[in-house]
Amino acid sequence: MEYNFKEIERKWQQRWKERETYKVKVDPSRPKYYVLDMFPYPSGAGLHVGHPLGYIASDIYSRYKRLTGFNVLHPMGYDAFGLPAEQYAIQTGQHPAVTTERNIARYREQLDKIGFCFDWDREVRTCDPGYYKWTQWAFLRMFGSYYDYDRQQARPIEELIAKFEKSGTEHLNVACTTPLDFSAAQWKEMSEKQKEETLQNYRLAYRADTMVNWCAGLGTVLANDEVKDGLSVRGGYPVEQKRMKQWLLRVTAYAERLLNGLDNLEWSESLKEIQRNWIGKSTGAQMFFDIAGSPEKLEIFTTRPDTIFGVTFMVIAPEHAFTEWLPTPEQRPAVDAYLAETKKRSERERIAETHRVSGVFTGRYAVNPFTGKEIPIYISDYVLAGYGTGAIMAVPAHDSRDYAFARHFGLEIIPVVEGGDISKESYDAKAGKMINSDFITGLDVKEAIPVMFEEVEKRGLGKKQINYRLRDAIFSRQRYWGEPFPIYYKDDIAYPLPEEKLPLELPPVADFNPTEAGEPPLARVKGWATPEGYPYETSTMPGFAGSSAYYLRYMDPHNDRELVSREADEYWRSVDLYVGGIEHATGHLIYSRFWNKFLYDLGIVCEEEPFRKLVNQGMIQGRSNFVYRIKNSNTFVSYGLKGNYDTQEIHVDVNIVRNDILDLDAFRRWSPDYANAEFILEEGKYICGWAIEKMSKSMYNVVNPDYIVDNYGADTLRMYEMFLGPLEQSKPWDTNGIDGVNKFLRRFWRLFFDRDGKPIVTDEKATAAELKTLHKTIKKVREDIENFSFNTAVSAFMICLNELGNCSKREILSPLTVLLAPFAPHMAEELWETLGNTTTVFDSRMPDFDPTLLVENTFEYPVSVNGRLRFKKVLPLGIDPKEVEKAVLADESAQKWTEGKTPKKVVVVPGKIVNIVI
RNA sequence: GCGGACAUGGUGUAAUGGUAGCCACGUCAGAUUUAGGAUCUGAUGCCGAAAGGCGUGGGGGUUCGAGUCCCUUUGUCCGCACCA
Repeated sequence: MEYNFKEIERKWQQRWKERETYKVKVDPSRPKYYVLDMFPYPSGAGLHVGHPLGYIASDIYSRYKRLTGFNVLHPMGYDAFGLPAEQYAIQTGQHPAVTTERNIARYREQLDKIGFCFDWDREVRTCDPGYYKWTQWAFLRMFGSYYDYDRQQARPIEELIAKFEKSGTEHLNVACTTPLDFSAAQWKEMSEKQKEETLQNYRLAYRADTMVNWCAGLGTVLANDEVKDGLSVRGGYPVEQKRMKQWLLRVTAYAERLLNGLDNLEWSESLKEIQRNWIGKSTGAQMFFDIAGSPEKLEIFTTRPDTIFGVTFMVIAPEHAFTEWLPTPEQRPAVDAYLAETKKRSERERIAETHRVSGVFTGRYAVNPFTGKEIPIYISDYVLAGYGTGAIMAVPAHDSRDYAFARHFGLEIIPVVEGGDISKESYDAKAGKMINSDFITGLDVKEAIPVMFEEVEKRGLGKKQINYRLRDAIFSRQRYWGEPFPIYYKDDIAYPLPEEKLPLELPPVADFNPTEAGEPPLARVKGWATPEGYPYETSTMPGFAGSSAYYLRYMDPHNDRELVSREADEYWRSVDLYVGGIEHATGHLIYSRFWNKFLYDLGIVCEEEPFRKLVNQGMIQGRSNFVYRIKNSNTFVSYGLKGNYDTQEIHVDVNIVRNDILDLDAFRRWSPDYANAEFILEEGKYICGWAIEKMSKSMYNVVNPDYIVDNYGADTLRMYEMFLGPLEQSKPWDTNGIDGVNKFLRRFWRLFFDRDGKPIVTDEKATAAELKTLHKTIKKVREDIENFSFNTAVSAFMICLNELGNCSKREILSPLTVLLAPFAPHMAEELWETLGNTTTVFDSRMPDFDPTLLVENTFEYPVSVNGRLRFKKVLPLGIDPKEVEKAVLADESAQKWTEGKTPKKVVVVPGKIVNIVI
């Protein structure tokens, strides 16, 4: 009987369900292991073969860990709030809850076919009120907290209020939007509204009037990680900067901890580097420059205080507060014209015209505190309002942007670091000897910087300062399909809903359309207010809200009193292995770490970092096929002959192409346009061209996992996805190679059964060679799984089978079945049962290898002469290198290759090689 | 511009500094079969009839020995980007 995967897979998926094989409980008697996949957003398109790649890898690892004695938590759920469902609702009028439910059902069906060991009893959905209750709850806790830099943790806002009452802002060292200065008496005199506005300056979740990324196309604001090149990541609509009142999370308070925490994580260096860049820490100096004829001082931030003697002008951002009063009356009209012009330019234009130099002179001068020289102050949009103080000291000799500006406006350029030629371009060096720099002349840049830090502080010009590129996360979206804020307003003061009122459920609406003005759908809901009639916040939370702490909820998903119980949290602690795409590097993976650190500060969770080890699976790309139509005809010419004609390249569905050979009849059926297509063949075949592209419907290169499961089985799909290449690497899907792993599984099956389906496993004793093959494979496969090198593990199985021939001995096949179980669980279960076992294969243990079986007695030394391999010499292992040398030189092959000369040198690497130099 | 990763047959890839190309796909040949998108066997980096030579993007270095380490250069991909 042939391997009937359909029947076997159905049977075992059914049994696993009935027996609750994958149900996990807290079990202090066993070590735990938590394997997590980034949960999917259930889109309407369903899964393609790329989506399960990471799930398969984590499933193999989970099963492996279970087989080595761990109590493995491996849950799955859905990130179900979000824009696509809402966009779909706008187009079709179907409620997002309905389409989401339908998409989830489809996802589940597809996932189930692949045979994952998820504990579905722990499923979470971010759009479920029982789930988002805890998202809202965490938000309330952030609203009720501030960040104390001295204690390096979040604290209840009540402590801050008590402090204000006692001593105002004296000696305050806390995270805030803008530094404030008031006394206890002043605090007490404030109205309730003023007090609340003041507190918003400190809360970890706060409302502020800030510049935000406004996307009119989506009718909502977006976080920085949701915008790329001035366009929304979703949909690609233009994004502009707009001042709006928004909710934000004070992620910046945790910048230093988010940065330092990376050091102890087992994440790829590249991912850590992305996060480090995103946080963007830079150490520099804050400095105050006097302004000629004014008591005001201009505050700037610089990382290069050593170049102070090269400062020849100052630049402030167009949004800088000084633009209101600084310009002289003569310059006022020019300044106003410039400010109006920059305001008109969209963010996209600014990005596109990065190197266009523009600016205007204010007519005023600052004083270089070290030289006493007066230097002009300019306004230019190359200085960003949002970074540092929105003002810079310009050193044209050593900064390319300052250089371009100086050249454009004919400003002085003074070199202060030796080595560059500043006649054509700036010399942006971070090393070299200082020149033209008074008391630091002659020092190296690296020595000069700390000297200047000290000097700046000594002279009272400013102090050392650390800046981050990271911004607070904009937390409101003017959309419907998200978590409502548990906030209501009274006299425009925001009040938190009491925790016992949670969840605040999303009300039904009929019209999902956003408005260009930014009026959210909830604003049109009658009665969207507390029972007393106070209106609720009408925006909703962004996509990352629900995904920020979902890994905690899996630990204790049915608990309606706590986010996670202490018992569950202390047992499962944090995610040991997290598998997912790198695209979340600056979004979810930052927010989650922030969220978790906040909960850690509050004592809700016991681990500060949520994801100990993280593996980024690569993207599966599509492999597109092309046909070549002769222009203005319905004749298609084969790939090799297309050069002879004027052709047009057309994507063709990869599912009607095999090994790049087109199925002509299927092609004629594919589209009515091609029903009468004619072909010019080569060697009787139509060969298609191909290219690697993104897997997408429009390229006709989407391969559905259902199709693979139906035709080859889930076990083949699982093994083939792993066999494609290293997990972390992006690679194209090519169904052509799948026969290799399918053949392997069928051959393995035939070791257990004859043609008639009769079991043929014997109790005959295994030979030494068979045992050696078995143990070599066990060693290799186990090491490969530990190293996430699943592709080479699959190869190891194939090599094993090639070496075993047709060995049907229980002594060999029984451990091999267990070893194979993580990869091909359905087949392994069936064969395990065939071997007479009554329990599931996953209740047994991974076989250990016997190192004594792998010891070699002899070694075939490769012998090279002058670095070139010439012959081999078999010698006993472990003999003295001198003996090896003697034996090799005595060999007649050595005589031949050395032509009888006495070697200058003989290098013997025991167990490796012998090299003779003549 | 800054930062990171990568470069090996027709294809996917494999190689603790030690016989480059394991394992597969594809291709070719053979066996078996009414038939094959089945099964089995063999060949398959390039040049060469062979002996042999040449081969891991290019150039250089360290080493008895380099795909692997170092320098340099080219190309591809990714991240950030007027961040002072």
